[in-house]
Amino acid sequence: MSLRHGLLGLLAEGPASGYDLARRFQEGLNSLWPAQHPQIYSELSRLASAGLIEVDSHGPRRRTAYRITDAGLAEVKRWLAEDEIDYSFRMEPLLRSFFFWLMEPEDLKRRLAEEQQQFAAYAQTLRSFAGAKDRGEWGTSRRTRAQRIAVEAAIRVNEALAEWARWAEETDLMADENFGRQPSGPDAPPPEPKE
Amino acid sequence: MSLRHGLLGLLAEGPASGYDLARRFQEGLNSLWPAQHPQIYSELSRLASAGLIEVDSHGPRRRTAYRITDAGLAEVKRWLAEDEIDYSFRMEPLLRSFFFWLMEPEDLKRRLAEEQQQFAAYAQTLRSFAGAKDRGEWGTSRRTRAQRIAVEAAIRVNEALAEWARWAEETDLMADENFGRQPSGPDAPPPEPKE
DNA sequence: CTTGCACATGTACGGCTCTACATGTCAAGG
DNA sequence: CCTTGACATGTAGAGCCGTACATGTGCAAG
Repeated sequence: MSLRHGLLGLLAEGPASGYDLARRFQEGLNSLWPAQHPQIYSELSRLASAGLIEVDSHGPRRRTAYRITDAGLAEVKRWLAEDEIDYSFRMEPLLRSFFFWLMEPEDLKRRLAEEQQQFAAYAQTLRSFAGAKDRGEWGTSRRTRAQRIAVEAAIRVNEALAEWARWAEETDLMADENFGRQPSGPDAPPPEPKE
Repeated sequence: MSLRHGLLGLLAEGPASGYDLARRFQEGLNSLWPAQHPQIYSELSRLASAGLIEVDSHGPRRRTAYRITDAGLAEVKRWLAEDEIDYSFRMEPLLRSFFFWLMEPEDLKRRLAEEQQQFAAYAQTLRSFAGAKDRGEWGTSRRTRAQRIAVEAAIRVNEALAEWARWAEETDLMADENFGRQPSGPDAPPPEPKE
């Protein structure tokens, strides 16, 4: 449901082709909502059938630009005002971390160092991107400033996770003198698993 | 691909039924990787056909517990050691924020306050959950400690976003004296959209 | 004893998303 | 002139995910 509204939101800025939109998703928006081009093209067709967008112009190389309709603009605003928000998220590295106890301490340490580096590097990339906005290189419209705020969210999430990976690596929670030998003592059973 | 390994990881702790696993995903793991029961049951069938898990026992009410096989354990460890990690994530509230410029300032302010509250509340919930682990109520095995680290990641992400929402609300980036009137001045065109 | 609730497992279907494949166009450089 | 590469758009198919629907069981309270 979100890609649909993401496309509408981008088209609210002005007409664009599927190729343009795919590029925008690839660049700044990729950190907020990854999307590949096949999905974008098919979604555009659906939006056009629904009357939320319409063909704006044709260009060279079969280029087809779309324009948002009044209905489309109303729809994206409705979406933004909606009360029901899905706060859930999925991140594979976090799921993995739930099972870190299955890894050898050395491998784990290496892995955490690597993840820390990855998160920090990505945050850095986004931050320099945001820096360009802060220097006003893209203007200071309300739109630009809103997008700067969105990028800030992605930056902060990545920074938080870089910090987390460092913390996880440095805390001695994982250094288990008994690793590989029998359990060090009586351990409470897992909370759920009965049977 | 990840649910598969998540289930294997949980079964590495010991035998469990689909119902048990659905419960665990619902509870602590829900913040890391949401999953509904239909998906879990069908994935279990697939894992069993693949020989990564096998039926451990039958109980009342058609209860069927599974046990991880050696092949399954090897597979989950392979997954954990894998180099290719997908660092992407999707979060609807963040995508929305990219389009905040389409909202009325007042609605936006209200929205940000609400989001700040939601993120903070969820972080709080997870933190009290983690507190139980910290007090050793569930033992201090390597497994428990690893899971504590995983929960910490979710906590930090939510705290970071609560902070972000507060920052976004307080910064006057959104307070636009010109909202509703014509643009305040020449604005650079969007970076991408040619045409 | 019966009623309700938590337990326990599934099917069906539709929508979302990704990878791989396929096709053709225009511009620039050699 | 020919080749390369960026432009531009799609189809096919498979897998993942969520909602809704469906079914039956054991236990405990009244």
